[in-house]
Amino acid sequence: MLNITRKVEYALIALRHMQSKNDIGLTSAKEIAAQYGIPKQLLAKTLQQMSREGIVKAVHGPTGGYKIAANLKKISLKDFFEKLEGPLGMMDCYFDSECVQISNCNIRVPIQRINNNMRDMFSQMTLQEITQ
Amino acid sequence: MLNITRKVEYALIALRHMQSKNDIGLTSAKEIAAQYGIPKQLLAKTLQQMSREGIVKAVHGPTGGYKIAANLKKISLKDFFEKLEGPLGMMDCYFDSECVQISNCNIRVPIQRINNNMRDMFSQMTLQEITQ
DNA sequence: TTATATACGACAAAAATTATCGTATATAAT
DNA sequence: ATTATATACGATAATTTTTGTCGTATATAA
Repeated sequence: MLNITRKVEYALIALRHMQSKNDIGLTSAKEIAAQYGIPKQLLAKTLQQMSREGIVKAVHGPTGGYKIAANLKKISLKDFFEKLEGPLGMMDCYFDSECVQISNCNIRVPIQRINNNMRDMFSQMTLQEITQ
Repeated sequence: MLNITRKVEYALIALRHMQSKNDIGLTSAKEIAAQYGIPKQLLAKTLQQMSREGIVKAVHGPTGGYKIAANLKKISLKDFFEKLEGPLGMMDCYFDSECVQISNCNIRVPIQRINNNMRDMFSQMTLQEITQ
């Protein structure tokens, strides 16, 4: 319960790996997959997604790869999680509001409160703190 | 990502429902299931688990049911979650230490830090705050 | 004795997650 | 030009987790 996904885990590993190179040069999905024993294709897709989100920059062709493109100090963990996995909450009703039970749900308000706490917490942590 | 389970959700609903009765009388799984549109058997199992954990007390037989047995002010949300769902962390490696990759995992330390933050947060909230 | 409630292991269904496949495109090197 | 290697990405498959059900046993009020 309350786990992050492999996708996010792989993304963090990749970012940290790239950052350890001091933003110099490119890193291929292959290199990271091999070093950390991660499925290459899945990692590649995750890097592609981060590329679309502007977190990394992709370079095609042989000798190509990825490099960090954003200022990780300016991306909160909350934003990062939501870029990769969508809305961040303990229960979907926080966003959906489509719950059939909503009329007699008796824990909606307290759940919202916890959600806000959690979102606050992850808003106050930056990607940089994880990958530095 | 970072969702709680239905089991925990149902447990919270049940506790809040029972508490709204001011700890007077018993409440059957059937009653709660009907009122909130919850699968009865699953709810029953959850109540049974809470009974084993001493959170509620069960009474057999017709006119039987459950009532709150513990002081909810003294049970943190972290303890509650862990009673129902086991160790609370964003990644299993926080507890397992059985991860094959552990030797070259580069995000273990920062992940532990986030985990600790999360556990602290839920340690500071009580069940009472949710169900009152 | 009957009806109704809890107790619980085993099993089944459904959903979400994780991983792979196939194909297309870009580009450096030969 | 051709080749080799990298990213791009939709579709699909495999796996795992979550969610729900079944069957049977036990307790107890009426």
